[in-house]
Amino acid sequence: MQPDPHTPSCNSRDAHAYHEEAHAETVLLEQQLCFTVYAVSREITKLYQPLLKALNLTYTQYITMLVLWELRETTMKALGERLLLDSGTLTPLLKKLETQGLVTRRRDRRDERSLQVVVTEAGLALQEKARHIPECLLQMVGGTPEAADDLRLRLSAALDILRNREPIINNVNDV
Amino acid sequence: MQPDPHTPSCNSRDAHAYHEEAHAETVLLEQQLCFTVYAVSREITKLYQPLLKALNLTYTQYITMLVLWELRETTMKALGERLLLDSGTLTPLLKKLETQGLVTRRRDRRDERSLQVVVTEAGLALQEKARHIPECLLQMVGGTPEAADDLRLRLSAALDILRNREPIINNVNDV
DNA sequence: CCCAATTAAATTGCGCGCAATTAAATAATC
DNA sequence: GATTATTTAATTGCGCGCAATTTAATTGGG
Repeated sequence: MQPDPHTPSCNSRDAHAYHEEAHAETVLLEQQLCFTVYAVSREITKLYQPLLKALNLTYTQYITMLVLWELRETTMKALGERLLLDSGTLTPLLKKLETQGLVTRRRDRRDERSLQVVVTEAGLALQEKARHIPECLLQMVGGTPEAADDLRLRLSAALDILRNREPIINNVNDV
Repeated sequence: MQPDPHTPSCNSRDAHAYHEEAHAETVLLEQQLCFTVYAVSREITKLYQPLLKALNLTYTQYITMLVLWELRETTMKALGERLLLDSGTLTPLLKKLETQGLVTRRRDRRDERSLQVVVTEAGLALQEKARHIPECLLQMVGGTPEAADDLRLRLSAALDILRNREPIINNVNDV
């Protein structure tokens, strides 16, 4: 009993329960968790912008530097796993950071596939200027570290669920 | 002791309190609320993708259609206020939806500056196919509507703070 | 009525994100 | 040791997001 393969089913026995009342009902944007997360993420990035502009960094470049300030030296693969970004995003980004003199890029001699990324002296110097950004952000929104941490822990749990989703539901199509 | 004028200060009397312990300390990516929100947002979008692919919509096109399914007819300005997006994003997006036959675009005769956006029959028909997406998402992550709502309300409060940044401080926790 | 100010969309340019593909190096298998 | 499979980056292409600018229409004040 395979449904139209072009229309993925969510394969839920409970989906039935929703069907009746869902008919002709409107899904409100503001009641969607996804939209709220999406909107919050963009608003936070806008909040960062004036602070990061002083460092001549974008937000993505900034979080990349956060990892580099911590590790001093790493690989693109490790960076990607940490930032949840792939080479399609990181390759041009790291090249940009290299032209700005903040990092160096070179192949690992042990394994020529691997790209080593090392923060430069100028890159380390930038850490000093970035030091107060987290507390500045907190202050800009008027929140407490505790409230931010509480929200972050909840989102962090959600992120784990999103990322470690069981392969059982892996294929959306196979009912 | 005036700091570098090129480095915006967060202008806080309390910032002092952080200064001592922040010295030479590493800011961990995973402890940053901003990064968690950013990562969750992207993971959710990836979760949507297989479902939206069946409708031939991107996530941004989908939330635009959500508003249009609700209002049937609106303006770009109103859409932008609802979605928190500007014409730079919406103009090409709506043109795309128009070429797909889901909406029509025309100037308001009362005010030629305004662009009216109306959902077509084909656009309305698509709502049927999209009806189960929210419940599918919930099921994919194995969460309850209550847990999702709880998280959404907290983020929603955060979003209000981010957008209306008033000196009036609302605590994220007393929603 | 005229002119400046405001408003709404469109345009331009840049930097992501990410799917999909390619290329090269290494590992695994026989 | 040759062949195949896997791993790692780089590349390509597309669709956002958004700052900044431009264009056109409307409004408001004199």
